Amino acid sequence: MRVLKYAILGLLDQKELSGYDITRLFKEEVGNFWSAKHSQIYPELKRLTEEEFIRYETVIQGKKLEKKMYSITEEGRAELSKWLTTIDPIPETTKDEFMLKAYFASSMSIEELKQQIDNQLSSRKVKLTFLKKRMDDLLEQVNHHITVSSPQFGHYLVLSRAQDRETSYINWLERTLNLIEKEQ
Amino acid sequence: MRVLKYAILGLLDQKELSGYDITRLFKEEVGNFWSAKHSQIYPELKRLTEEEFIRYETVIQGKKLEKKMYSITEEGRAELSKWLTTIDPIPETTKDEFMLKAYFASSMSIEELKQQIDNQLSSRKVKLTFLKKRMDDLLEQVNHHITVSSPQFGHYLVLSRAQDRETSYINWLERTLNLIEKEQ
DNA sequence: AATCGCATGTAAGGCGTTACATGATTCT
DNA sequence: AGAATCATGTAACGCCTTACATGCGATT
Repeated sequence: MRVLKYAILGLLDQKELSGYDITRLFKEEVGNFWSAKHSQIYPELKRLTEEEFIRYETVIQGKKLEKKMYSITEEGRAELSKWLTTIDPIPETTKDEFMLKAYFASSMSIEELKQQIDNQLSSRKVKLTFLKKRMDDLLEQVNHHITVSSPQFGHYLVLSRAQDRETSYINWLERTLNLIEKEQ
Repeated sequence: MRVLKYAILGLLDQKELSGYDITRLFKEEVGNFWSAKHSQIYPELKRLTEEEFIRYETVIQGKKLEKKMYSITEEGRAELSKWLTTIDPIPETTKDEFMLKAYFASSMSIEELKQQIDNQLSSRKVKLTFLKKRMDDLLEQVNHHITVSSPQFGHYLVLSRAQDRETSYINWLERTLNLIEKEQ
């Protein structure tokens, strides 16, 4: 259903961006929930331009380095709005390779299982620390007062959800580790 | 990295299954974290057979309906074990189309945003109720005493994680809805 | 002058979904 | 008799990643 199309339209509805800018954004906050590589982004930008949902202006950076600054058109805004108001069912599967391994616990030794959980736990703790730092920065930017109408509200939503997601995962991992260790 | 290959090997390490059985399993517990359609499963079974990680026996169901019962080979078990002990970094992106929409909150009216959150909330509550019922059934099966060595341990892990995942999502949705409603 | 970041593209191949296609068996 | 479920496959198409490919600009 071409989610990347809407991701790009949404980003361009906030401000003008180059393909390179979009690539960078997918490595930041929004990248917790959606991302794409530059090799997918450039063809999609070309296609959206042909479809007239976006257009670009060529800008010279320095002496001759050209970059294309894309902006959304009225048709693009209408298309974005259609997607934003669509109600979709929640997905039945959210793929998680680690949980697939966990499902096969009976094919592992207890030591192997503990190793997997330990590693997952420490990786996710690192990630949570990083997310908290990001959130601190954001809250400082808005003087600790975020509102729906703040331009940073979208950032706040993804950061708070990402934090919750990691916190919930970490709690489950710790509970599971206790369950395994108590039994031996 | 051919995760479906390992999903199939893991399932066949528990018991013999037909392609149809595997398709059904992906609609149950494990389907919360991994799944595939039959159109992907049958070619993968064929490929794994050629690679000699699995083999099959043709069984006649009724009078002439043939089904292929697959089982894992020693090489298959070794291959599965290699994957199960591999430590992977946590993925930077876990795609979630709803959260992508949330990131674009500033392109929506407050009413549209509330509609989206309301709907997500009720869908996820339905799902959580369903997961709790599944967990009750499982706990009854094992007389309310689950251990690492129980054959159902993998089922327990995915069900408890899926419940946590939904609970965390629901809490975030409710907090976010409050945040929006308080401000008006 | 070398390295890193900015900037844009294409090609090949694998993964995944939807649709097409067929037939047997069981249940109501 | 009809519907739902069991059972297996292929084809077309879109999505996504890895690798190939090139060149400018800024910093050290």
